[in-house]
Amino acid sequence: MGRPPCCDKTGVKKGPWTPEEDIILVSYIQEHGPGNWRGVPTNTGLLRCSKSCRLRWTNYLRPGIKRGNFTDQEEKLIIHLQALLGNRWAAIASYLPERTDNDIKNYWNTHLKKKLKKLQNGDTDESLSSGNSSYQSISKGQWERRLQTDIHMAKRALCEALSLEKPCDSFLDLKPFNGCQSLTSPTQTQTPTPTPTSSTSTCTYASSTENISKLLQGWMRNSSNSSNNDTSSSEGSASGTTTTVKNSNFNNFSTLEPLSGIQSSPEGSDDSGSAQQMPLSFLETWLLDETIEQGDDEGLLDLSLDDNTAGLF
DNA sequence: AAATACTACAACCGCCAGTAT
DNA sequence: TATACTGGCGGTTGTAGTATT
Repeated sequence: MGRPPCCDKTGVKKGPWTPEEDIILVSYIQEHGPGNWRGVPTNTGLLRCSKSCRLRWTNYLRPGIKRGNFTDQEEKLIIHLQALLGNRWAAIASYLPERTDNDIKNYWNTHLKKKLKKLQNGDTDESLSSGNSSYQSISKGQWERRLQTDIHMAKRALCEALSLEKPCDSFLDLKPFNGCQSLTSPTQTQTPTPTPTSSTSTCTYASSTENISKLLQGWMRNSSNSSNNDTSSSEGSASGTTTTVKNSNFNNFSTLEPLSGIQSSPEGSDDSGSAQQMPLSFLETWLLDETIEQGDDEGLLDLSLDDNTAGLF
């Protein structure tokens, strides 16, 4: 009773996705919500492996993804986070909800790595290089920081799990830069209020072809109009009261809310999250404050994370 | 204009952790 | 408790597009 492969290798199509396949996949997810990827190929007739379907959705078709044109702010954030977390792209991507881990990874490998190398060889632009060069080698301090980060993330996950109605998302919920809410992981923040704003105009709906882009944008609009219906259908299938998180997130695709910039918003200090908002602000400040970058990175990093983990609980 | 080199990024592969049975 | 299975992650590759010679 060996483990069967996730997909039948012989009957599986590989390579770039066609617009038609995208349409089929999106249509299916529109109806059933993301998740249960195993059933996607069989239910849709797509000759793709379930993994491929999931990847296509999360990295490409999922609404709220911003593609290309990384801003300086994003760039610096990635550099700092990479120095802090290492090549844990999913964790880094959680700080940039509009970006996929794959996107960040590619950007790092194609742009930032070279940029930093260049800077290190020539005249060093401290604002960029200091964030990385200090951490190329795994030091004891870095391991400690990574461990602290792991502990913190575990705590956060536990916190979310224990308080579904009031997810403690404040720490990691660094707001996207351009007011485009997106989904990151099923465990992340949900926006309960349906606000079908001009999401299709403010969010770049990822697609390789204009056709599929237009089609999907049309779906976004339709979806937002009929979000209640869709909600009832998809949540209904999730048996009413106990809505699956994935479906909830899916329903939020049409409720993309404009968010504030990355600078922490004052309203984040509401009573429920004030205790946790403080370290967030601290981290944000550190991540984005170029003056700090000029200083002693090691010490500051330790300080920031110590404050983070200490202040969170 | 053609050939070659380079770049960017979508997609695949293999491994691992978590969950269900 | 052990095993099977799924989904997620990070590393790597393939290829289309672009720049250079």
